[in-house]
Amino acid sequence: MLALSFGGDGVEIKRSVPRLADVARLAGVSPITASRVVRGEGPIAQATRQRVLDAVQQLGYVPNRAAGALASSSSKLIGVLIPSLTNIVFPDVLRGINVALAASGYQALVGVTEYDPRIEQEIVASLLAWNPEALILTGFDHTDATRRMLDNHKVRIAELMEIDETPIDVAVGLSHPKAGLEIGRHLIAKGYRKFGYVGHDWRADRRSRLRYDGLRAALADHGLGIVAEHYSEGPSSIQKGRQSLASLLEQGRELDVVVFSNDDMAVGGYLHCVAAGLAVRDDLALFGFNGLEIGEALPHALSTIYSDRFRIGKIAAEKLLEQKSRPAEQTIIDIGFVLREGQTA
Amino acid sequence: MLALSFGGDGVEIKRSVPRLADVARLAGVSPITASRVVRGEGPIAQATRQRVLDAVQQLGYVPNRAAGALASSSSKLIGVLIPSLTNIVFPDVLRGINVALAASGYQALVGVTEYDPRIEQEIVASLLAWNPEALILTGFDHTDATRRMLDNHKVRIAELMEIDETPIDVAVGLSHPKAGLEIGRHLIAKGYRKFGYVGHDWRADRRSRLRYDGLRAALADHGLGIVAEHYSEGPSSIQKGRQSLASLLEQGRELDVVVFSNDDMAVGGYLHCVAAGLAVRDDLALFGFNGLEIGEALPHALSTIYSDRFRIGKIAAEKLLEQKSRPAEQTIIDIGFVLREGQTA
DNA sequence: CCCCCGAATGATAGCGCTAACATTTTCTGC
DNA sequence: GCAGAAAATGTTAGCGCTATCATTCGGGGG
Repeated sequence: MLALSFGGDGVEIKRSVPRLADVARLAGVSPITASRVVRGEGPIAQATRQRVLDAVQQLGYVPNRAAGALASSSSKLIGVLIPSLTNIVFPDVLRGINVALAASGYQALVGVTEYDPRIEQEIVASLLAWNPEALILTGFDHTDATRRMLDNHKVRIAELMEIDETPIDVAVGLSHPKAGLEIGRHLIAKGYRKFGYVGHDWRADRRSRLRYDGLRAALADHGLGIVAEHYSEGPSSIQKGRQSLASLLEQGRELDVVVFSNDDMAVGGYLHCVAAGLAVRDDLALFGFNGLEIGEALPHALSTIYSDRFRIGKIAAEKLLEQKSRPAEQTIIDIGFVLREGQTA
Repeated sequence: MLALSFGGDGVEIKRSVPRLADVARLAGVSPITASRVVRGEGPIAQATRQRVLDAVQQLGYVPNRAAGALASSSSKLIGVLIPSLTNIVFPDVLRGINVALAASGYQALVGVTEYDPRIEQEIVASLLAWNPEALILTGFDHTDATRRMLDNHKVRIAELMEIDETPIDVAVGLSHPKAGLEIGRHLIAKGYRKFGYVGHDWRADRRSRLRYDGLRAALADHGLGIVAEHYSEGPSSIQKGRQSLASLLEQGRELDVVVFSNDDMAVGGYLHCVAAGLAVRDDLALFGFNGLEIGEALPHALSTIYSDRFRIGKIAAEKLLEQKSRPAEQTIIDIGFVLREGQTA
């Protein structure tokens, strides 16, 4: 507990936390000068700067950002909304955002929407209350109320992962329909004809739906279709992939390749094949999406599409920091994807 | 853009964002009454409440939390510092924290320390500047300056994952030395005698070091030791586990079991065995730590120790919210662990 | 020696909200 | 119908900082 004395009346008032005024008094300058030193602003004489910094050190002064934010109406906060922490993809995005922000002294205020636009709406409201300089959302699926709030506040907005609609401000991601199309074309070129599909909850993951549509479009171009499908409830997981492939195969349709909604599911499928004694690729080919590390490490590297989630986050954050006010023009940044032919398809 | 008129001079001033005063004026009440309605505080007549809420709705009012935080010196923010987003364990913890916080309207301010106490120190400083009501740290390894700051501010502190030192306020986690000991005892009881160890960067992950020490203690009790070890640089990963086991076996020492620093590494080791044609358990037994989903899904379920990261986060957040001021007594919450005997050891 | 200019510093007035203490209104019970 | 309590609302005064607009100061040119 620090003891600072105030006034000349000899009474000593104990305060636990020193304020800027205390720093200024100790350094023998006005509060505003101390403020400038702390913020590294304006022309300050070297000697003054040093005295203030010494005072800061001596008192262990930590600025009150709430007061700063109120006075300057700018917060150095960025609101981030991600659908889920269960899916490894989003921590990756978060990591990218974090790297970009940390470099410039910004702080991320994180909320998790559970893929629910109404939860997103609530979180947007509570994040806007902190006057963030930007908001990073996932996807294009927002409630009308959310759109209205974002319109009122004119903070910069990034919408991540997808690029197939017109963003509010900036979109960073990749084209999921195109990715699905690419999967279909690749597999057709490799000679596969009897397609199965294993997916997880679509209400949750709109983007896997877009890939599915792309895949179907590619098949339709060659007069093909998906012969058998199986969906599991809730978020994707290795276990669900394993069980789902088992269920799919029980349907008894003849298949030469199964496309999975993502790598988690596909890895599960792979493990089912191993357990069931199926020769991967020869008996049954498998294809995923995401390019997770686990897929690469499997005895047969998983064929999949790699997307650079880290870069999506990083580029989005960098783009937002470039300019404080929302520009008139929307920007779409396509970070692309890479089809990684492994040994499973 | 909203247009609100002020004063009676007929001049219309355009403001983009309505304030509490605007809400109050529209509802015909004083600002403080509007404030109380918005915060759901104090006794308010039903009719008044409704009028204020209507005004909020009509104006699209979003409270300014910076102002609120300043006036009330309480922020409904919780600072969270985690070492890494690369290791799946920490998003799990974050998820637990988030679930507990979301339920009570708190917001998490997240920082990533990269396992570096000096980065932790910087982040603590910048988080404290927001006047959080609590801080959630990982582990006990803090700089002196960090400890001083935490001391000055008297916010509530949780230190997660470990419980083998005296915490500043609350510790939630499990005993890593004990976990290591348990692994050793289990494997000895199963008849294993020739122990290998595969680890990753210790400077980064202090806790895997503690488990290692526990393991050695268990072995020493039976006059045994670790015959061969291999360490990889940087964070743990499946690929590194795979390569490390290969390197370890190249040393040529006879081994009947290899303990891995965690499940990522152990899964890599498993995949190496599959690729190298080694019979898991009969030729070489494997043991991990964490209890990740992927371990369970392998053709041979990985023998490992399961720790409930989600619960660590959730319980820590709940505990901190229980009481606002730091109690005199420290609390240690042992969430324990479960040894899961799979098919690899 | 004075004027002017840029560098350095300061005084004043809020930012938008809420704590703390009134004050007014509405119920009770008798 | 009235004291007394409780419910409902309002007044005042900041929270700690920074934007804005002065003011002071030193020194080089005329």
